[in-house]
Amino acid sequence: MKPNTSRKTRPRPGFALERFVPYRLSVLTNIISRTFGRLYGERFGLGIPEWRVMAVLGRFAPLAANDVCSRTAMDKVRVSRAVEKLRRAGLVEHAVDARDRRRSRLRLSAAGHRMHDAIVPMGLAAEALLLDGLTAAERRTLDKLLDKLTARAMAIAPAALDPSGPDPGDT
Amino acid sequence: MKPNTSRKTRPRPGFALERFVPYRLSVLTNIISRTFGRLYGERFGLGIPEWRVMAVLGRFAPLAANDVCSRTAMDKVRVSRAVEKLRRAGLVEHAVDARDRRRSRLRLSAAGHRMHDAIVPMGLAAEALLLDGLTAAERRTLDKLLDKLTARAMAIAPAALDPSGPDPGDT
DNA sequence: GGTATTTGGTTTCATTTGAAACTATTATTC
DNA sequence: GAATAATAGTTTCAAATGAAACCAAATACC
Repeated sequence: MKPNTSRKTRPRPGFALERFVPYRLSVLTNIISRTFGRLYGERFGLGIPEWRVMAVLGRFAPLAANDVCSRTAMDKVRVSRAVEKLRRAGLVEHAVDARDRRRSRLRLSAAGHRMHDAIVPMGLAAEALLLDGLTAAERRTLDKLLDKLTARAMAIAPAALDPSGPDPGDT
Repeated sequence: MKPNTSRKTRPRPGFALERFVPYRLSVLTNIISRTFGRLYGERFGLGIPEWRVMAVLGRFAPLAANDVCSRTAMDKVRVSRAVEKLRRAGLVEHAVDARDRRRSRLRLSAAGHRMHDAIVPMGLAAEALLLDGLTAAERRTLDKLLDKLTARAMAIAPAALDPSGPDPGDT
């Protein structure tokens, strides 16, 4: 089965990582995440988790941390830490829900709103730049593909992976 | 449980994170990475970095760590650590290039080849499952989109982010 | 009422990660 | 042919991450 043990780097017929969709998605996403993360980080001192929290609070407020979790697709630990950072930076205000004192009521502060409104156009511009070379049809397909693939991936995932899952570790 | 968009939570016109392409890509990729990572991890005790190294070594061998970096789009630290794990597991053999004694010559061991050949069909099956609901046209567009967007993202990235960059820290 | 269970959120701990520093070898320059 | 720069790869250190433990408040159950 191996008559040709050559000295040089022989490309074997087998498996082509560079065509493997999960790999390619990962590479693409990592490049984008680093680029955008640096964008937010350099000019605003925010990481991606913080930016996501600000994004949803800028649109829906007030929210409980829990709602932020579902809307940002981040787990509660990340949300908790991001909120804490934003609070210390004076960008987010935290209050306790009067009806259910476990729940928090999070909203952007005035400074938070100003920063939010400054970041959003930047993000949208960067997104536009990214999508620049795509035809209108390709954009539509991209949109559809993202929805389809995400739904599909969530269906495939062994359910324990679902971040909105029932906190299986908690006693 | 009804979605808590009742009284106070007013959706404002502003920015819709849930439509933002970088965000959606990140969510999709995270789900897939965790699913695949768990797949490899549970049955073979490998993480994604290790699996990637095995994948390229299964196809091109021998490679220097450097070549693995470029082919897997991982930085040298990750590659170094993944190779070390694989060596300890007896899946990868490490030799020194005679012509340039800094360079390594990495290849799969016999056991590594067996594991590689066992994993590949599993990965391909999972990929097929993921792409299951897509039409042939959508698949073609996906393929094109991944290439286009990756090229675009690399072009946009401030160059310092390029993982194949000139090791700016190393003085 | 009182106890058990669930839920919202934080903290702890071990692992992963990457930037920068470091070692060893080769290439360059004078 | 030293001195210097560049390259391959490893190690160190600090930050990010997530699973599980944890605390506090609210519900369910009796």
